[in-house]
Amino acid sequence: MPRQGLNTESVVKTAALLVEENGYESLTLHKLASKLNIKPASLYTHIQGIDELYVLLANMALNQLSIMMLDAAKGKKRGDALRAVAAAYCEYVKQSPEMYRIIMKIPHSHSEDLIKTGRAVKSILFDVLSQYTKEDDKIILYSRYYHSILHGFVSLNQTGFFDDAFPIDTSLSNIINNFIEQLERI
Amino acid sequence: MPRQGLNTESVVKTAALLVEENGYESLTLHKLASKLNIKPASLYTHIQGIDELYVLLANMALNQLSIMMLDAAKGKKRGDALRAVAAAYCEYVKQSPEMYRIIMKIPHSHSEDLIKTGRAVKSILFDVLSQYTKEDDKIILYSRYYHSILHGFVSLNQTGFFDDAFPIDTSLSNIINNFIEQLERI
DNA sequence: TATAATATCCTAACATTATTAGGATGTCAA
DNA sequence: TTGACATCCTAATAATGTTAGGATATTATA
Repeated sequence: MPRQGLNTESVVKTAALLVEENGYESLTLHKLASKLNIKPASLYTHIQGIDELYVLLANMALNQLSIMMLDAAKGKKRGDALRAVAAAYCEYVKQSPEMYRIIMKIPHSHSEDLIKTGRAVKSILFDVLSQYTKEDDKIILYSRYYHSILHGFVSLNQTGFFDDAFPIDTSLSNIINNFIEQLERI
Repeated sequence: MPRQGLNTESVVKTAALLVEENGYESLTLHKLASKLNIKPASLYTHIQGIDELYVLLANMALNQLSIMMLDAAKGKKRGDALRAVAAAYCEYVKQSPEMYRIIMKIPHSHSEDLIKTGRAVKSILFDVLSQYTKEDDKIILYSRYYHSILHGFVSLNQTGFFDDAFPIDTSLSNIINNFIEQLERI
């Protein structure tokens, strides 16, 4: 049995590939082990079990999303930042739809890491929206507003609530622009 | 073996109870059969399998939600209707959080019924928002906007994105009122 | 009413899954 | 080189969804 350089991170990365290939519902430890050329029982050297694996996947996904959001926001001001973050958010969901579903599947109460990564996302939104006001209450409020729009839209779209007859991308652009107009009136 | 008056509907209703009791991830055909005093294999008389069961649960949940939304909107105008629908939406999620998660878990492409019930929900939103404009494009746009806010907010809250330090209910009220103000400017 | 057809439920078996226990074999440091 | 540890294994188990085939209750029909 030749040793390979497996560790928790590489296991989770491979799991992420499988998740995007076939949907997260069809991820099994057997398939994951096969892809890694080991036996299912050997996975327990690197992860505690499938529940922890999902937590780790959720955290990886949320982290990737936050990086893309941060990148998009960097150096941009107000509306431009909001449009760029929205575009990055959509891009992530388009590129990793199943990982995005896992983000929403795992309650943050299950993991300290998840809470921390969630805070990173909120911090990005906070920084962008703090360009509109100095009042923390309002910044939080508009962060929640904006975050709700983004998640709500992509999630409803993913589940199939939106009819393709009306263009999806245009709708979100219009919504974000509307939201921005509203902020300009603060 | 005494026959009981089981049918697909009663089986799904019982499944819904179990789903709310212990979370939808822990629903099994064994537990469902136990609650119904039959053996797991006998469930297949009433449902095709666990996948179909989830589709039926999603449809039941979405239907219940749509009824509450319709009830809330009935006889109300514009902002009042939007606030009432939002309250009803939240009430449903508070009362049946696990069923709400199932709504978002099952893609509508899996079932013609789901597409139909989804249309019922959209139709309610369409009717409410048609009080603000006669242009279908705009009605659709603002329906998506409003729907995204509602789903996004309750869903992010469910997953644990929102810090309890800032009051949750107040946030949504403020967001809805902001949205309404915006509509008044059309 | 008797009987045929059907529906409901059963037992038994199976494949798949996650998981644990305990053992073998690499890897690395003293 | 040897001992400690990490990695991976085999084997077994419990839980799950599912199917096949049979028994029994219900309903329709003659």
